Amino acid sequence: MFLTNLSKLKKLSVPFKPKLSPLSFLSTHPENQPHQELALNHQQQSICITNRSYWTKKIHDLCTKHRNVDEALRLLDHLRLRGYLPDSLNLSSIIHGLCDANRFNEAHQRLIIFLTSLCVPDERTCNVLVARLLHSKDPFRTLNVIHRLIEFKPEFVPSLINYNRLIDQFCSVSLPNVAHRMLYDMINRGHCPSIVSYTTLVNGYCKIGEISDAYKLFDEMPEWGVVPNSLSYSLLIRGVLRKRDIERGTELMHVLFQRMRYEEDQSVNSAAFANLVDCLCREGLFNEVFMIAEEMPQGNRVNVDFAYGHLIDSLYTEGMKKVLVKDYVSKKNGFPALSRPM
DNA sequence: CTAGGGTTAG
Repeated sequence: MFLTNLSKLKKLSVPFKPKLSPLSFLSTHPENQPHQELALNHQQQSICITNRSYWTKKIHDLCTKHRNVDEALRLLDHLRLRGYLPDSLNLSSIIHGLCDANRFNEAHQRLIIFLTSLCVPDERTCNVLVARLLHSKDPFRTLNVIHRLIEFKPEFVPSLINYNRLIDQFCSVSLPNVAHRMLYDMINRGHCPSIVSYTTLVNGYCKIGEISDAYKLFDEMPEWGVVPNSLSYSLLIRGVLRKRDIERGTELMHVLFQRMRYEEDQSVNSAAFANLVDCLCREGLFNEVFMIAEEMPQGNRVNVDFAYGHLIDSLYTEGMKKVLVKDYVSKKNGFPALSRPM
């Protein structure tokens, strides 16, 4: 024990030695300076704080090239004490740096701090920053930032895609009601919801079993000139089948295959087809799957290789699950495990 | 050549 601890100590003490050496303080070569001392660099002390482009680049380089946001923040604090007012470029560098380092809580917090010191970026930058904050998958926090942005910049309108991503994130934490409010928010701020907005919400309600709310959305879509696409139907079917409403599910399958016929976006058809096959397999409705495999009701609206590939894939995956469950149940009941051929 | 910068449903 002692020996190992001692040897650990010895090993640990080695890298610290050079730093403790008084000689290191004599070094004036910038490359020999540890990062922590950059803010106090003598050469930089003499650079005027009005040289904004110099400091902006410095802060940006610290956040990107050196991946050292903390040093950038320290430098910014230092400059602020000398009367420098951070601008939206500095703000942008810092927020991007924090997001790159996966420090999303700080990124949200820091953006609000910048706002309260009246550093408010332009519309485009606001949307770029919101887009980055959305990677945190913390919709409440990001929504709070959006509210603060609007507070300081009343004309700010989050982009349609940012709204849609926010809707998706509220749905994925099982809060489609909150997501639905986002839809009305975006309408109030002048957006026309897109098919992505509505399909996301349909899926959100289906995931928590609120099928009737999902249905209501199909009535609401035309008010905004939105036409449900094959993926919208496919996701609704998933919700309906999960409720074991086979009759309504098969009914909707016909609607889906009709809709596929005039779907312009082939990738939407592929996604809709894949989702349908997946949930049919998961629900054990193999007859329907075999019907699809034989009759191919999607015709040439889905790439044939993709369709067969996905059918085989889903059947195989579900089949393996069944085998595993069977194996588990038989073991549990005391049956000997399957003997393997030598 | 005035800095930099994100993109959704499955």
